[in-house]
Amino acid sequence: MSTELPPELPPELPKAYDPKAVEPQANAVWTEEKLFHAEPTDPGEPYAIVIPPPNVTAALHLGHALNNTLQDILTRWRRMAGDNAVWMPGTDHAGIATQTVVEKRVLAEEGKRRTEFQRDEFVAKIQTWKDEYERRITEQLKAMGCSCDWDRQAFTMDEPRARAVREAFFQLFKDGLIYRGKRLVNWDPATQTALADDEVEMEEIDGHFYYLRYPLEHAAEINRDGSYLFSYVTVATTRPETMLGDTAIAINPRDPRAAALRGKKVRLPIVNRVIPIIEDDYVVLPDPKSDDPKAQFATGFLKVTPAHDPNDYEIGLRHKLPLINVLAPDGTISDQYGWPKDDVEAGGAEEFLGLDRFEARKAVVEWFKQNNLLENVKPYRHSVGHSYRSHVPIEPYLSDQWYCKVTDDRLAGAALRAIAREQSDSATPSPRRGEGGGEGQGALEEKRSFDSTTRSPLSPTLSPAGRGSKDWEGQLKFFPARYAKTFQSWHENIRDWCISRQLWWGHRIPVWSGSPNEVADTVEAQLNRWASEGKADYQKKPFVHQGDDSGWAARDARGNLLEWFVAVAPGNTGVEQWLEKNGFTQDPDVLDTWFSSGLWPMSTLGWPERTAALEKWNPTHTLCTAREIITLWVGRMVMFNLYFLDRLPFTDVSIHPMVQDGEGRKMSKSLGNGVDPLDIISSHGADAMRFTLAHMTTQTQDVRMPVERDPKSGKNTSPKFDIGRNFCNKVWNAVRFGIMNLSDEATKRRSDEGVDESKWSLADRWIVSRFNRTVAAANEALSNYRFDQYAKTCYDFFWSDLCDWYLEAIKPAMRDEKRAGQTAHVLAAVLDGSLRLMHPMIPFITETIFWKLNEVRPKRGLPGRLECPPSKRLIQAAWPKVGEFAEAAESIFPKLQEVVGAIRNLRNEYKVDPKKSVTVTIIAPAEAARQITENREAVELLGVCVLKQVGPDAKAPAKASRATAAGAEIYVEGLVDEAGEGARLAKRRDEVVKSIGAMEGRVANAAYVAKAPPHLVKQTLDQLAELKAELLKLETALAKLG
RNA sequence: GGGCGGUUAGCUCAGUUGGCUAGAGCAUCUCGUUUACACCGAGAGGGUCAGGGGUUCGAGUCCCUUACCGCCCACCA
Repeated sequence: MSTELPPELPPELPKAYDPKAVEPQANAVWTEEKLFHAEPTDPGEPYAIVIPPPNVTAALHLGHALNNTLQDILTRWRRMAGDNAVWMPGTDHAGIATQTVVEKRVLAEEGKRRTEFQRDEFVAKIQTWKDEYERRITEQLKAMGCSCDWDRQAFTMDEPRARAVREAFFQLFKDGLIYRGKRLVNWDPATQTALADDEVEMEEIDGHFYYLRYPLEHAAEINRDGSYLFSYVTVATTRPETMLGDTAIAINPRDPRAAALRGKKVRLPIVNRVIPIIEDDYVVLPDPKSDDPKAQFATGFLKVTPAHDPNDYEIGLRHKLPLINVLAPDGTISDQYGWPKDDVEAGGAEEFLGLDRFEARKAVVEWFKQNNLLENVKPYRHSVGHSYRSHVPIEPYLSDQWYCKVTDDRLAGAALRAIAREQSDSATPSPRRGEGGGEGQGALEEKRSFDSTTRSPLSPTLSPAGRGSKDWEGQLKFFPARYAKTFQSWHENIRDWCISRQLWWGHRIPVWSGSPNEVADTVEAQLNRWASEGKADYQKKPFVHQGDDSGWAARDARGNLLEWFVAVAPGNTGVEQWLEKNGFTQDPDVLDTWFSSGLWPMSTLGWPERTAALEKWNPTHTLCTAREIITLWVGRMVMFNLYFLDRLPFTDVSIHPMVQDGEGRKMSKSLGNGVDPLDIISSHGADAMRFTLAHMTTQTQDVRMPVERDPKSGKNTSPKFDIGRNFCNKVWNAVRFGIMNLSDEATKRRSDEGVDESKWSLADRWIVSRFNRTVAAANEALSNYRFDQYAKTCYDFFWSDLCDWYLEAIKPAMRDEKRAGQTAHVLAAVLDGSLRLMHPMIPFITETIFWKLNEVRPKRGLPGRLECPPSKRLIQAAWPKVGEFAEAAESIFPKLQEVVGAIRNLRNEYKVDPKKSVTVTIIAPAEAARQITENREAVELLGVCVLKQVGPDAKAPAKASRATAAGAEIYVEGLVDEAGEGARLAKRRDEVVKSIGAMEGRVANAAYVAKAPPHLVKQTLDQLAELKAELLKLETALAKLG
């Protein structure tokens, strides 16, 4: 295991950070030493994340980069914190999507359609595509530094996952939760597959309302006196071509014409079918003045086409209407799928056969026109479901499909019970097992913040959700909490899930069907034997529609009620062979992609085997994903995991924003606004990309990333990544500075002594305390999945506190051998701690310079304040603990910063050469004066000045410009522009007067004094006094200027 | 139609239970290449917190309402 480092960094670090020189090296070490790998037997509390498996349709985009950055941050954080952390990687076969891209490519490159190949042959082509993209995706994740346990990489269609799918299907089948249904499905005629409701996208299109006249079989009276006779009814439709399948006309029973038409029939044009007029509340009454566009357009008569419209289907169920399907699966008019031949021929509808649905629409309208039955055509804009894959309009199509009865209480009901109660507006992060108490990292600050809010404290004793019994109830939490509602309402309104897809790429449905005849008894006896052995299970009434319409639905033209469906448990190839020998054939369809991904938190850990990994890491801890698949994916994982294992798949769901371009559009290939993570890694570095992505991961639902084309490379990029690159460069150079000062050579110049806090400067105490605050804030941010706050708190600490102030302040001390020893202790520890703190976010640069720090100064750490337990690799190093704070230093140092700020401000206003020192006099109360004097070196250095006089009795010099800061008067001598000084003082005076006015108003308000918290009132009064004092001095100064 | 986000500086975004003069990065302007860093340093300017109303001593923050942008669900007569 003691592999040595690949090429070391040069002794002298280059001035600019070059990610290309660092990233491959760190990655090589992590891989070589297997530092991403975890075993269930490893020490630490279990912490697992399963990757949302990217589709193998294409390489990863920026959204993936964001998603995986966050997961890696969590994984590395928990790993450093001592958890037994594992991140399970893998990819998804993405049935429809992948098959579609390969079909398109094959058509483009070979000019062949899928149907021109054998199934095996075509699946092999898809497999090749999958291999290519799985490889590329894996490379991308590795380039990003994702610390996935690559030994556990999975694919939704590989052997272990296939076994899980077979097992899950079989169990559900056996438990009566899978059934064959004849239903109207969302049919995509282009790809010829059924789509889930979620896969249908609504698009607004400009269509027409066609008003068609259907002659009555016998003219009807409308008035009692018989003065007016109906000879026809007019229906309004957007889909005239489906009239060939009409089986009724519906009218609202409240319609005044209903009575006259009761029991009447119409003769359907073209086909001459005689169909009844029925009454149904669903029909909208016509009303030209209504706000409802439907009422405006309606005629009061609705053509009912149960086989081609979901609502008509429902009406058909209510009125037991026949179903006549007039379309073929490719969307052409056909008499082969349920339209009786004699019916076609009766009216001479043959001429429409073979027409595409859109051609048929024109032809039907033309026919009505020719026969004077077209009453009107009006333009109508409405939304139409389109396939999310092929983008053609969806056809509601009657077909045989497999369904999973997710409406069962054991599935959707259980998922609903899993949602945390208080998810209405806030959530408490799940405790990590074993965390908490005084030992836990960040305990101090976390307790504080939790105590001061309405949140319940992290409870170290609460058992992990979902181990046995029903302790998973109410344990599923969403971040941000509002997404719990999305999850909830979906499950409340859930419909049974159509799990079969007419595809070749996917898990073939493990059901064999056949129609045993003379040997039925023998077959049944055999099947019953297998059923009792748990090897197979069967259903005998497959065509029976679920529900009270069974009698009606069973009246299928083919009436093949004896078909048997046999589900075979995994690993029983003998049974499968026997079935095939006896005339059974396997279902040609495959399972919906989400069926296998729904098992992901189980299947990646070895289920259905009760592996050690499964028992250790399932439930996993956090699922990190985008909101678009809360229902499609998260919901199904929850249902499956609860059903099969009686525990949650995860306790926390962290939903991150979607990345859009600068105009708020989705990034997509067709728009050309996508950004390739590898391009950013190449131009800015992986750490820079990760930092930027984490930094922009706020709680909103979308984040915008202005996209530009880099003129040099011609690739898309975004200026937003500069922030990450600049920050990495800053980190690099700060450590470079540190290393220069901590090297052997530097060490020789100073006394070798142990850490002695009593010798620390104010800046030392301040920066250590600030570091500890930062650790606490980072813990808080990460615990709440506030990646933006984590990034920002690190950024502010490192850049502002550490670089801008501390590193500048200690420069004199580092040159003074008496003091350099203590300062070096502090500097080394703070740098070390910072690297630990930021490693999850920017792993490459921190890991690499950590090695350098180890080389230059192996022993680091400030006992009790900032511990740095040694580690060869940063990825394995201990996460910082929150040490003690130094309240005094934290209150004094900012005052010095204010004083320095005031001096700098004056210097800048008078355009003093930055190198030139100025002379400063400060009039301040005794205590403040003492603090300034004690730290005069820092003030002088940072303000580039010499402090001439500091004290309550210091004399304001003549010809000096003046400012106030932290209650002190500051005079910079030699800045003589009197007119400018007068203007400046006047400006300040105006500000002060304005503030005084505001505060006096507040104080004069009796209600304010009575009702506002006392400390605020006191604060206002103090400030008022201060401002008044300042005003007095300002006026004196102005008077002097004349 | 139902639900949910968003609207804060030129741009991208923070702003935690209402409480100091509303912040950051980028961009702009001024000064500066001081031995960690010009992927830098010091400083400046820039906001009626979308509009209107309400609650409150006090509203960017809470409530109502309007407008616009976006997402999800439902709906193809």
